[in-house]
Amino acid sequence: MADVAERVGVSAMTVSRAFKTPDRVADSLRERIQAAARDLGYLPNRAASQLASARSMTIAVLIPSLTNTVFIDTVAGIHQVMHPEGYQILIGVTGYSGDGEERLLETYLEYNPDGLLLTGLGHSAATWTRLRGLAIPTVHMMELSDRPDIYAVGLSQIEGGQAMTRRLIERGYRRIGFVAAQLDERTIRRGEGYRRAMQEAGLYDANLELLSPEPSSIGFGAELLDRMLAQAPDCDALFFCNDDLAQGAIYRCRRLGIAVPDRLAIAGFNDLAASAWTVPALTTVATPRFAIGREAASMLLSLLRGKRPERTCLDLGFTVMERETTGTRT
Amino acid sequence: MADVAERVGVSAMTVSRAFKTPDRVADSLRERIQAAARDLGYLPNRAASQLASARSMTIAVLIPSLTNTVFIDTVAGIHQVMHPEGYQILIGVTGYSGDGEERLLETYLEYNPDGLLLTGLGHSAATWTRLRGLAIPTVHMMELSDRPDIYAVGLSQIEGGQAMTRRLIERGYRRIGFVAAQLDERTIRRGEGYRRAMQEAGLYDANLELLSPEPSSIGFGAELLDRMLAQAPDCDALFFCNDDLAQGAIYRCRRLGIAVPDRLAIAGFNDLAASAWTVPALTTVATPRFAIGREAASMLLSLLRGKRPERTCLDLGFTVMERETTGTRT
DNA sequence: TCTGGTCATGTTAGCGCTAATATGATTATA
DNA sequence: TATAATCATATTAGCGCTAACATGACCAGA
Repeated sequence: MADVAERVGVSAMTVSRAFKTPDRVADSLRERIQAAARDLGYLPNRAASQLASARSMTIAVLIPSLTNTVFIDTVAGIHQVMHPEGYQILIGVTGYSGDGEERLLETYLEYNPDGLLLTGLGHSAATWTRLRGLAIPTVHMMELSDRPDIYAVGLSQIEGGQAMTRRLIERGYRRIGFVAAQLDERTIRRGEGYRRAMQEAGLYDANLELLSPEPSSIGFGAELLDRMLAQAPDCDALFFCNDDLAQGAIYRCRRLGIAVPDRLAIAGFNDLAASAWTVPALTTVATPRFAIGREAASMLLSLLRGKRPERTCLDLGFTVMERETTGTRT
Repeated sequence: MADVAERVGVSAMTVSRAFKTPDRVADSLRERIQAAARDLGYLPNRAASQLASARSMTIAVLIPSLTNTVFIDTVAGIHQVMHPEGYQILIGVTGYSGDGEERLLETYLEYNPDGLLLTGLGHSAATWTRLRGLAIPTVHMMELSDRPDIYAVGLSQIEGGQAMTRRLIERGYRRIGFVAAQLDERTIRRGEGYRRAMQEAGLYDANLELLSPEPSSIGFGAELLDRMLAQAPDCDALFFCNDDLAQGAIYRCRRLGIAVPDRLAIAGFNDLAASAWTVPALTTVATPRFAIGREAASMLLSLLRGKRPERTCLDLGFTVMERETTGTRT
């Protein structure tokens, strides 16, 4: 920077201003500075800028997994909003673990992020304590909170699970199973919604639930279908906690010659890209992941600018997509 | 840091050493320093560390898209190697554009990354020039290079396309179409491989190629299938440039009542997670994306440590996975 | 003509850390 | 016991930038 300043014959401060607050430098001078910077191949040093200004122009995003498209879609939404504003995203991967999140948060705080985007609300006690002591704006994604001191953008996972289950009940299904893997916070809540809907209809039966802590995948969905059919051979519909599992189940039914939805209806959660295209097309709960990322980023941006957002909690809802893997039970 | 030093009664330098080079501080003292740091909630400031040491412990990774799982898998591999070594990854999204990459590279250089991981070799002239002038170790991912001054980890996209096409020819297919979207560097090369194989068998016909610049998706694969059938109704096999398109084609065939592979064989590229599970299961070229990320990161790590890797170019190959969407033409 | 305001630019100091070097204490060797 | 080598810790200076304030030029209005 000093070189550029010398070349143009101004002080370093003026060069700094020419980059950060161009309107506070005379037009002609600014152009000369920019030309000199280009000639010399000068690029500002972010670390120095950060150190001097106490702003990092960086936000830390903590997600459970890099390979689950649900979170990548969210990150893409965040990126879309933050990148044009000059903010850099640091992605931390917690591996669905509270301890992992705790350690990562510590690591990422060393980068002095200006803001924090966290997944879910099920943080460890230590994480919550640390967050409370932090002066960094934080927005929680994917779920809803009624606490006025917490910023959240998401949807009610419980109501999502409940809505899908109710819809299946309306369609005449009675022995509706719930099949879940991974068992993170959101999965548990979808199960809770399922349970409420079944109980309010007087249909609840613990034997219709199959929960596994193993990671979700299409292949594992196929396996869980087998297990569920063994556990509750009389089930007439299966609600999978996510679309990966449900897609695996569809393929497995096809192999086994199980008619979907006539013999067995299948429903998923998330509405992944492939779900509208499988044969039969998957009935699922569409979640606005990309919008969650966008809106969470926008909310964080407001906070970074010192504005209070209108709402502390933004509910982006969900949509039950009835496709071909469910029908009407007569 | 000064607070911690004062509390323990040592100099700031000793606190710094206790964190960065723990073995150069006496055991008991180190423990007291760590205890004091914990008490005071001290976390090192990376920006200051970076400024003072001229090392950012950061590497910039430029990928074309965040939503294409191919690149995310690669990033996951990079992350797996780099995270335990204390390196932070900065992800830049070029949007499949050379200009985008050029601008991003400039932006990311402001962070003074210790290393660079770029996708492909088809960078703009300006990017190549800039890279040459840079003292930052750089590894190119996904493709191969025979230039001794370039580090690359990947596979031969041309040979991948050629191998699959040859296999189809061996299986008796004669009117093999090539269907591509997105038309990035890798797609073009796969097409080149297809063309070589068709030409060497004397089967090449320009009318069997369908290239579209639009982004790939399952839905677009379905549409391209329709277009291809209109363009070359006599085709007996279709080689899609990636699995998204191929999966869309499988579903579309199912809807149209086209027997796969009897009336029409289908092949893809990449071997995405779902491809082994579709019905019929997709014949495709499996690419070691995760390993590419891991190995590229390892190679970069060697370079960062001042070691010359044994090879400048690491070929991780590919595997033709013959599944159910192709058979034998009699 | 003077006063006060506005604007463009300059000066000073310091952000939090670490490289390089200095210092002093301890240990090994002759 | 003297000397050198080794180790643990301290001191100094500076990484590249920007906040805060200072300066001086210019202009409007009385």
